Amino acid sequence: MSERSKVYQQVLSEIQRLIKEDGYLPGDRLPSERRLSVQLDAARSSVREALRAIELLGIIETRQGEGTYLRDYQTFQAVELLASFVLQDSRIKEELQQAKKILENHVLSVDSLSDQQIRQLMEILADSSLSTEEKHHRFFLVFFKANGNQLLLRIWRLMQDFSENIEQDAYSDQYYYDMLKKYKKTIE
Amino acid sequence: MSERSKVYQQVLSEIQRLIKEDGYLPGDRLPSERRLSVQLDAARSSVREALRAIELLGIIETRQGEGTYLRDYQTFQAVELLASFVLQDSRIKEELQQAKKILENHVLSVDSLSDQQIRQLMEILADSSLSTEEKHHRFFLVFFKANGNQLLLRIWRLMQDFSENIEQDAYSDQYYYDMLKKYKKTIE
DNA sequence: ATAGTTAATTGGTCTGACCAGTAAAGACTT
DNA sequence: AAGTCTTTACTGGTCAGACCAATTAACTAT
Repeated sequence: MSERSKVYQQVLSEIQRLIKEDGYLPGDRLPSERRLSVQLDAARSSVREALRAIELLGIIETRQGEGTYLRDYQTFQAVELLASFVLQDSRIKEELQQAKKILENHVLSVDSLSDQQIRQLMEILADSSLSTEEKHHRFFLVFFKANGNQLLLRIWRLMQDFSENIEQDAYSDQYYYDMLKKYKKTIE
Repeated sequence: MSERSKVYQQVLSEIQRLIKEDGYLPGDRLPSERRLSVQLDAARSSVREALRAIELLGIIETRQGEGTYLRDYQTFQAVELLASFVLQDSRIKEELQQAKKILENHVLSVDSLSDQQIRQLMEILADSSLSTEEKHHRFFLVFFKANGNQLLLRIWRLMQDFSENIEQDAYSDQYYYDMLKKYKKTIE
């Protein structure tokens, strides 16, 4: 009846509490595994199970010989991890393509681009050494950076990675130029 | 120099590969820890570190005495934990909200809804027993289902789970009704 | 055939050991 | 006194084995 949680889960909560209450910040070093083991009255193996779990989530980072450090979460490692599971079994590749296009269409609707960005775009389109995939990627990368949402960019990149393993998805050259028309006046 | 990855990470890949290639489906039982240990030539503790990590992710489920089961990952247990760390950053919070809205806005633009779907939506909005979060969730769930893209739904759900750990999310009642106006003619 | 008992299997946890890097302390040289 | 080298201590990484707890499978007696 008692929903006794596992030790590693308790350790997880403890670590979470510890980080909050003791005010650990990204970059700080956490107590060593052995110390935590004593401190939390759990075997080192249990402590490790908890640590490995949140390491996988990208919350901490461990360096052998040095210690365990609280990480800067901006890297969105967890997103990548979740994606590896979520995107993987997306049997219907069209769904992935569609989802990707939603994001692309969104960033295309930025209000304005800087002169430099437009120049970048023109260069990309003119570069004949690039494959269509590369072209597509670089083209939209400019827009995603203009948009500024790091999370969005991360998700899009992952979608890009996963869809590359399938087939191409580029549009015709004309498509990209059409996209640019809208901003063209800015440079002429 | 060699970026030797840790054993538990190798085990992680192996398990992932195993799941893919051997065609495990949600509900299936994975090989036991001891068996995996032999099969992957790693200590049981290392296998456990990997299993515990993906258990936290909600990929698998373990029942003592029974075994380890692949589960249908609707419920990412890690979300709450992750959110408590990652969402301390206000920029990430905003990015998440924005990304979620992009998806929501997209599914709102379906061509038409069935009578039944419209009825569902009306009922949801009228149900005063629902919290604003619940209302928001159910409301859009109808649209996502109407859209049909499973991947999109899954991504949105994840984002939704995350943002439930924040406050502010719901719109005013009027917002939802306005959304419905567009389809109103269908039912009258 | 059924119920009850036993054995085998599975996850949960702990202990202790050893390796492999890193950092700190100490000893030595200049 | 400053710098260099060596040793020590500490930290994570990994392994082997043991025992407990819960479930399932096998077996046995009714």
